[in-house]
Amino acid sequence: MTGADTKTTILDAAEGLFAEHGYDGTSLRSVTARAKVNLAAVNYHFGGKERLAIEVLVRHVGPINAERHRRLDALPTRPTMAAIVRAFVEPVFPVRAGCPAGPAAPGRDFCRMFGRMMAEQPPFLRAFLAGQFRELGHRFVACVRSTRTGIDPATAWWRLHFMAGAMAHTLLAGDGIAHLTEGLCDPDDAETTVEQLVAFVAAGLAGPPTPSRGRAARPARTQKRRSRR
Amino acid sequence: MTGADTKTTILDAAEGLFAEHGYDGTSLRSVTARAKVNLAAVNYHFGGKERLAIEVLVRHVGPINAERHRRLDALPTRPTMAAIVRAFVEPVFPVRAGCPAGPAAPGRDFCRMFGRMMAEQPPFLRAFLAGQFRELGHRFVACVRSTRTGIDPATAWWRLHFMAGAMAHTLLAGDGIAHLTEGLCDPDDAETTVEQLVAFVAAGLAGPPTPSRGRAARPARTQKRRSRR
DNA sequence: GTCTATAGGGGGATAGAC
DNA sequence: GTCTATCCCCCTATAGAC
Repeated sequence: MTGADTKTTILDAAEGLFAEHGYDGTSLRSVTARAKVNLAAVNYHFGGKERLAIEVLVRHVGPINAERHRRLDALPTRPTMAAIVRAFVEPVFPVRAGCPAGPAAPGRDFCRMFGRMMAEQPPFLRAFLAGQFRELGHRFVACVRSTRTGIDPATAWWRLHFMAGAMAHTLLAGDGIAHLTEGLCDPDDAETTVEQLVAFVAAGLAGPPTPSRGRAARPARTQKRRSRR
Repeated sequence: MTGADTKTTILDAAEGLFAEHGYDGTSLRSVTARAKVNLAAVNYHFGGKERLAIEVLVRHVGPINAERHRRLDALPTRPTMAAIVRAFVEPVFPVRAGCPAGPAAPGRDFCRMFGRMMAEQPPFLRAFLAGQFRELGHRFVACVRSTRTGIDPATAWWRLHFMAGAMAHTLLAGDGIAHLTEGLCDPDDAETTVEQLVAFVAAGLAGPPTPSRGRAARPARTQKRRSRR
């Protein structure tokens, strides 16, 4: 099975390069060079650059989301916000103890690549991402609403969105904070990073329902102009 | 001054294309085509693709950060978290009332472009971004710490980082939430978006200091391995 | 299955006429 | 200041020998 091994080699090489340079910034030539295989091998094994990117993602996203579902299943009927957030966050980071039994720990490369892909959202990935996260999103919203009566669905969705943003940014722009703080914050310390992220997001989720939620439902204020659209 | 007008035309065209396709995904040919100017004009006026991208950014980032500083100056000595967050968030979104006097309201294109650039962080931009945000970051951390005694600097920096992530993701992946929620959440409604973001971030910032902050300062636990590096 | 060679299309940058 | 024409690069994808 030399062929199967070639596939894995290519996937590993692509993962690192996509992480570093993004989708558009990565050439198949650089991938095959790093993998030490021939240029034509990518098209033979995957059928093109887009399919290669998708396969790099599914290799990790599948197990990660499976683990998330497993943790959501294991939640008590009235979970804490922190527990819910952990179910989403911990399977993604290369965490130390606590989830060692899970499927092959995603490497740092995948984390950065995933962050970039979330940001770039190449058109051919949108369908894939939507498919992977629609069900998970609904479960998340249901869990959040089960902990606190005052949160309407729209607010819960917004907060899921913000959580995803904080997470994606942490996965990909970690170097930035290390540089800005001159080492005070170390994104390579996965444990502390996760604790910080969980504390922040859990507090944000548990905040009071957004005042001006919905449309023309501001408490008391003279009619301002209803902007746009 | 026909020359100055050409420059602006190019900047506008580039802004839209960078927003839509990112830096790597945008060709100078597409820029000059949209701007209806000659291909050579970009190199004549800006000196290359990188310089063009930087100028597109500075055009908006400068005024936005100036406005942020102005709002931070106007903060009371013990401000609320929400007020601090507003000082950072509102100048970025195309907001309706409340900051109409500010410099030319940044359009949606710039918002998306900025989100992408924050995510991609092309190497030539890192120095620029660091320069633009170092001072602002320190002021932000100082403000946050002034509201609450228990927050150490590292935690404050982490939370600033998460805020930036939530904001960047909101700026660029707005379509995603509209699609996922089938219209329940509308990223084109800038007012509601800002209110949701401010409420979430303010609550996250005001959360209890992160338990496992710092390094080997976990309450009680056997020495675990000190990961990597 | 694996490789070489090449097709066929853009890409950024520049020289030099106007 | 503006344009045309061009240099020379790198890209993805594929055909066809081994």
